[in-house]
Amino acid sequence: MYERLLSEYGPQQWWPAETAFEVVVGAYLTQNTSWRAVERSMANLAAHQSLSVEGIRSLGEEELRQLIRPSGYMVRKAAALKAFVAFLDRDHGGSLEALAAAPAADSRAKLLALPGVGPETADAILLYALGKPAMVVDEYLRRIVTRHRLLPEKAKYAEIQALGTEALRDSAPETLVRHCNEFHALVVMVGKTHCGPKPKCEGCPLAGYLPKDALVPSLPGTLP
DNA sequence: CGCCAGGCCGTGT
DNA sequence: ACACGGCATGGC
Repeated sequence: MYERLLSEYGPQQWWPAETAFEVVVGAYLTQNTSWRAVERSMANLAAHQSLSVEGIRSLGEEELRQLIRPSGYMVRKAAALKAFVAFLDRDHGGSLEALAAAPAADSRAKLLALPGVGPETADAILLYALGKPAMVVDEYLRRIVTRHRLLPEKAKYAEIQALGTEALRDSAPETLVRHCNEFHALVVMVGKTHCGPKPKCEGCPLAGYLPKDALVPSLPGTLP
Protein backbone atom coordinates (compact mmCIF):
# COMPACT_ATOMS: atom_id res chain seq x y z
CA MET A 1 0.00 0.00 0.00
CA TYR A 2 2.93 2.29 0.79
CA GLU A 3 4.45 1.65 -2.61
CA ARG A 4 1.14 2.20 -4.33
CA LEU A 5 0.72 5.56 -2.62
CA LEU A 6 4.29 6.51 -3.44
CA SER A 7 3.88 5.80 -7.14
CA GLU A 8 0.55 7.63 -7.15
CA TYR A 9 1.56 10.80 -5.32
CA GLY A 10 5.36 10.78 -5.59
CA PRO A 11 7.82 11.65 -2.80
CA GLN A 12 6.43 14.25 -0.42
CA GLN A 13 9.54 15.29 1.55
CA TRP A 14 7.20 16.32 4.25
CA TRP A 15 6.29 18.48 7.20
CA PRO A 16 6.11 22.12 6.24
CA ALA A 17 8.35 23.93 8.72
CA GLU A 18 11.58 25.88 8.71
CA THR A 19 13.01 24.71 12.03
CA ALA A 20 12.71 21.74 14.36
CA PHE A 21 10.95 23.90 16.91
CA GLU A 22 8.35 24.94 14.37
CA VAL A 23 7.67 21.25 13.86
CA VAL A 24 7.03 20.87 17.57
CA VAL A 25 4.65 23.82 17.65
CA GLY A 26 2.84 22.48 14.59
CA ALA A 27 2.56 19.03 16.15
CA TYR A 28 0.81 20.48 19.19
CA LEU A 29 -1.42 22.90 17.30
CA THR A 30 -2.63 20.42 14.70
CA GLN A 31 -4.22 18.12 17.28
CA ASN A 32 -7.76 17.52 15.99
CA THR A 33 -7.35 20.70 13.98
CA SER A 34 -6.97 21.47 10.28
CA TRP A 35 -3.52 22.45 9.07
CA ARG A 36 -5.01 25.58 7.53
CA ALA A 37 -5.90 26.86 10.99
CA VAL A 38 -2.47 25.88 12.27
CA GLU A 39 -0.80 27.94 9.58
CA ARG A 40 -2.63 31.03 10.72
CA SER A 41 -1.56 30.50 14.32
CA MET A 42 2.03 29.95 13.21
CA ALA A 43 1.89 33.13 11.14
CA ASN A 44 0.67 35.03 14.21
CA LEU A 45 3.57 33.67 16.24
CA ALA A 46 6.08 34.48 13.50
CA ALA A 47 4.76 38.03 13.20
CA HIS A 48 5.42 38.49 16.92
CA GLN A 49 8.91 37.00 16.60
CA SER A 50 7.64 34.28 18.91
CA LEU A 51 8.04 31.16 16.79
CA SER A 52 11.04 29.96 18.76
CA VAL A 53 11.92 28.54 22.16
CA GLU A 54 12.84 31.98 23.42
CA GLY A 55 9.71 33.44 21.86
CA ILE A 56 7.30 31.05 23.57
CA ARG A 57 9.27 31.40 26.79
CA SER A 58 8.86 35.18 26.76
CA LEU A 59 5.16 35.27 25.98
CA GLY A 60 2.58 35.59 28.71
CA GLU A 61 0.09 32.77 28.89
CA GLU A 62 -2.84 34.92 27.84
CA GLU A 63 -0.88 36.49 25.00
CA LEU A 64 0.08 33.06 23.73
CA ARG A 65 -3.56 31.98 23.83
CA GLN A 66 -4.62 34.84 21.62
CA LEU A 67 -1.88 34.17 19.07
CA ILE A 68 -2.82 30.50 18.71
CA ARG A 69 -6.57 31.16 18.88
CA PRO A 70 -7.23 30.23 15.22
CA SER A 71 -6.20 26.61 15.79
CA GLY A 72 -8.55 26.04 18.71
CA TYR A 73 -8.24 24.59 22.23
CA MET A 74 -6.22 27.68 23.06
CA VAL A 75 -6.22 27.29 26.87
CA ARG A 76 -4.93 23.72 26.76
CA LYS A 77 -2.52 24.20 23.88
CA ALA A 78 -0.98 27.37 25.34
CA ALA A 79 -0.34 25.59 28.63
CA ALA A 80 1.04 22.58 26.79
CA LEU A 81 3.49 24.65 24.74
CA LYS A 82 4.63 26.45 27.86
CA ALA A 83 5.16 23.11 29.56
CA PHE A 84 7.23 21.84 26.63
CA VAL A 85 9.57 24.83 26.76
CA ALA A 86 9.85 24.49 30.53
CA PHE A 87 10.78 20.83 30.09
CA LEU A 88 13.31 21.67 27.40
CA ASP A 89 14.88 24.34 29.60
CA ARG A 90 15.00 22.17 32.69
CA ASP A 91 16.23 18.90 31.18
CA HIS A 92 18.08 19.91 28.01
CA GLY A 93 19.30 23.46 28.38
CA GLY A 94 16.53 24.74 26.15
CA SER A 95 18.04 22.92 23.17
CA LEU A 96 16.15 20.59 20.84
CA GLU A 97 19.52 19.35 19.60
CA ALA A 98 20.34 18.21 23.11
CA LEU A 99 17.01 16.42 23.31
CA ALA A 100 17.72 14.78 19.96
CA ALA A 101 21.01 13.47 21.32
CA ALA A 102 19.18 11.46 23.99
CA PRO A 103 17.97 7.89 23.35
CA ALA A 104 14.65 7.90 21.50
CA ALA A 105 12.92 5.62 23.98
CA ASP A 106 13.80 7.93 26.87
CA SER A 107 12.66 11.00 24.98
CA ARG A 108 9.38 9.35 24.05
CA ALA A 109 8.62 8.54 27.68
CA LYS A 110 9.45 12.09 28.74
CA LEU A 111 7.29 13.57 26.00
CA LEU A 112 4.35 11.34 26.94
CA ALA A 113 4.61 12.57 30.51
CA LEU A 114 4.05 16.16 29.36
CA PRO A 115 0.54 17.63 29.40
CA GLY A 116 -1.11 17.68 26.00
CA VAL A 117 1.22 15.06 24.54
CA GLY A 118 -0.24 11.68 23.60
CA PRO A 119 1.28 8.96 21.45
CA GLU A 120 0.74 10.66 18.09
CA THR A 121 2.20 14.00 19.10
CA ALA A 122 5.15 12.28 20.77
CA ASP A 123 5.91 10.19 17.69
CA ALA A 124 5.48 13.16 15.35
CA ILE A 125 8.02 15.12 17.39
CA LEU A 126 10.41 12.16 17.50
CA LEU A 127 10.22 11.72 13.74
CA TYR A 128 9.96 15.20 12.32
CA ALA A 129 11.74 17.31 14.94
CA LEU A 130 14.30 14.90 16.40
CA GLY A 131 15.04 12.77 13.36
CA LYS A 132 14.23 9.45 15.05
CA PRO A 133 12.62 6.53 13.23
CA ALA A 134 9.03 6.58 14.51
CA MET A 135 5.80 5.37 12.96
CA VAL A 136 3.18 8.07 13.40
CA VAL A 137 -0.36 6.72 13.77
CA ASP A 138 -3.07 9.23 13.02
CA GLU A 139 -6.81 8.92 12.50
CA TYR A 140 -6.32 8.47 8.75
CA LEU A 141 -3.99 5.50 9.20
CA ARG A 142 -6.39 4.02 11.75
CA ARG A 143 -9.24 4.25 9.25
CA ILE A 144 -7.16 2.84 6.40
CA VAL A 145 -6.03 -0.12 8.46
CA THR A 146 -9.45 -0.94 9.91
CA ARG A 147 -11.49 -0.32 6.76
CA HIS A 148 -9.17 -2.56 4.77
CA ARG A 149 -9.61 -5.21 7.47
CA LEU A 150 -5.93 -5.39 8.32
CA LEU A 151 -6.83 -4.99 12.00
CA PRO A 152 -10.09 -5.06 13.95
CA GLU A 153 -12.03 -1.87 14.60
CA LYS A 154 -10.89 -1.87 18.23
CA ALA A 155 -7.20 -1.88 17.37
CA LYS A 156 -5.17 0.29 19.70
CA TYR A 157 -2.40 2.76 18.86
CA ALA A 158 0.45 0.38 19.57
CA GLU A 159 -1.03 -2.37 17.39
CA ILE A 160 -1.49 -0.08 14.42
CA GLN A 161 1.99 1.28 14.95
CA ALA A 162 3.43 -2.23 15.00
CA LEU A 163 1.70 -3.04 11.72
CA GLY A 164 2.97 0.15 10.11
CA THR A 165 6.49 -0.53 11.35
CA GLU A 166 6.25 -4.04 9.95
CA ALA A 167 5.49 -2.58 6.53
CA LEU A 168 8.93 -0.94 6.58
CA ARG A 169 10.84 -3.96 7.87
CA ASP A 170 12.93 -4.28 4.71
CA SER A 171 14.22 -0.72 4.74
CA ALA A 172 17.82 -0.24 5.84
CA PRO A 173 18.40 1.53 9.18
CA GLU A 174 19.89 4.59 7.49
CA THR A 175 16.80 5.04 5.31
CA LEU A 176 14.20 4.21 7.96
CA VAL A 177 13.67 7.79 9.10
CA ARG A 178 13.07 8.91 5.53
CA HIS A 179 10.60 6.07 4.97
CA CYS A 180 8.69 6.80 8.18
CA ASN A 181 8.46 10.43 7.10
CA GLU A 182 7.32 9.50 3.60
CA PHE A 183 4.86 6.89 4.87
CA HIS A 184 3.02 9.24 7.20
CA ALA A 185 3.07 12.04 4.64
CA LEU A 186 1.44 9.78 2.06
CA VAL A 187 -1.14 8.58 4.57
CA VAL A 188 -2.18 12.17 5.21
CA MET A 189 -2.14 12.88 1.48
CA VAL A 190 -4.55 10.07 0.66
CA GLY A 191 -6.44 10.56 3.91
CA LYS A 192 -7.40 14.16 3.31
CA THR A 193 -9.31 13.30 0.18
CA HIS A 194 -10.47 9.74 0.78
CA CYS A 195 -10.41 8.84 4.48
CA GLY A 196 -12.89 11.15 6.20
CA PRO A 197 -15.52 9.85 8.62
CA LYS A 198 -17.35 8.71 5.51
CA PRO A 199 -15.00 6.88 3.16
CA LYS A 200 -14.70 8.30 -0.37
CA CYS A 201 -13.25 5.41 -2.29
CA GLU A 202 -13.81 6.81 -5.78
CA GLY A 203 -10.44 7.51 -7.33
CA CYS A 204 -8.59 6.37 -4.23
CA PRO A 205 -5.25 4.71 -5.06
CA LEU A 206 -6.01 2.12 -2.41
CA ALA A 207 -9.54 1.36 -3.64
CA GLY A 208 -10.14 -2.35 -3.97
CA TYR A 209 -7.05 -3.25 -2.00
CA LEU A 210 -7.54 -6.23 0.28
CA PRO A 211 -4.75 -8.12 2.01
CA LYS A 212 -4.77 -11.84 1.37
CA ASP A 213 -5.24 -12.36 5.11
CA ALA A 214 -8.04 -9.84 5.52
CA LEU A 215 -10.24 -10.67 8.48
CA VAL A 216 -13.43 -10.36 6.45
CA PRO A 217 -13.87 -9.95 2.68
CA SER A 218 -16.33 -7.10 3.12
CA LEU A 219 -18.92 -5.79 5.51
CA PRO A 220 -21.81 -3.40 5.06
CA GLY A 221 -21.01 0.18 5.88
CA THR A 222 -17.31 0.09 5.14
CA LEU A 223 -15.74 -0.32 1.74
CA PRO A 224 -12.44 -2.18 1.62
C1' DC B 1 -26.94 25.11 10.19
C1' DG B 2 -24.34 20.78 10.86
C1' DC B 3 -20.33 18.33 10.41
C1' DC B 4 -15.50 18.05 10.47
C1' DA B 5 -10.40 18.75 11.58
C1' DG B 6 -3.04 15.10 11.11
C1' DG B 7 -5.84 14.30 19.73
C1' DC B 8 -5.71 14.42 24.49
C1' DC B 9 -7.54 14.15 29.10
C1' DG B 10 -10.67 13.63 33.10
C1' DT B 11 -14.43 11.03 34.59
C1' DG B 12 -17.55 7.29 35.22
C1' DT B 13 -18.42 2.42 34.59
C1' DA C 1 -9.20 -1.38 31.21
C1' DC C 2 -12.50 1.02 28.27
C1' DA C 3 -16.17 4.06 26.60
C1' DC C 4 -17.55 8.85 26.54
C1' DG C 5 -17.88 13.83 26.55
C1' DG C 6 -15.42 18.21 26.66
C1' DC C 7 -12.13 21.09 24.79
C1' DA C 8 -12.27 26.18 20.77
C1' DT C 9 -12.12 27.74 16.45
C1' DG C 10 -12.76 28.15 11.49
C1' DG C 11 -13.91 26.05 6.74
C1' DC C 12 -17.16 24.21 3.87
